Amino acid sequence: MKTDKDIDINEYSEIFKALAHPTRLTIAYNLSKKAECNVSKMSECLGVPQPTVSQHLTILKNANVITGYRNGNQICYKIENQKVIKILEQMV
Amino acid sequence: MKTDKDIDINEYSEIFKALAHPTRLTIAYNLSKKAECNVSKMSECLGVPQPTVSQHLTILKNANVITGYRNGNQICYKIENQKVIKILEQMV
DNA sequence: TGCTAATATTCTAATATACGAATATAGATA
DNA sequence: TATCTATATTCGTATATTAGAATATTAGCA
Repeated sequence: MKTDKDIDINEYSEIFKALAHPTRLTIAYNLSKKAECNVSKMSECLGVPQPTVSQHLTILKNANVITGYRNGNQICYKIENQKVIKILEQMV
Repeated sequence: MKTDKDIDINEYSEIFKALAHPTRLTIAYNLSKKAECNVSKMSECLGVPQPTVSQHLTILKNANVITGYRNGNQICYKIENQKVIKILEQMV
């Protein structure tokens, strides 16, 4: 679905869907404010089991909200998508 | 759930959930760009049945994304929530 | 009052999401 | 290679979402 200004509504609705869960929004918000972060640190900080965090990360990845890269034996996640960064910057 | 800066994560995740459906995002985006709009005009413009539009409007209302007021025998919806307006302004 | 147009609600079935528990995999390093 | 740590996947169940169809409600007006 497209609007007048040729905005990709489906792309944005996918982003919003990914951000619509409190745990995922917290992960994304923190990644936008702080440095990148690995999975076990997130699990510890959030008090959420590692498999659950991993499931949420998969959803965020599939919506192109976050990207991950391996660093030694862990995987660091960060936000590169400028659309997502702009959205999260509005949060006050 | 709260973050460092005392942002209300639950409030925002509710907003994002409301915006996570293509039809609802289109409605909200159009209301943010154009003037307010009544239900049957939305139904016509979107090509979506009136009851379905009304259901989506209820979800947007409950998430405090839109507000409605009666004007004669129709109901006009608009966006007043500044947080929502700021989010939608980021869409390019 | 009775009719009409606009909007909202209810119901149902199909589909999607969430989460905990258990298990699997991948890569680093001894 | 064997093992350890970090991360991902699968499974089952409970719950939520979606959309269409039918119906109900509301307010304006003849």
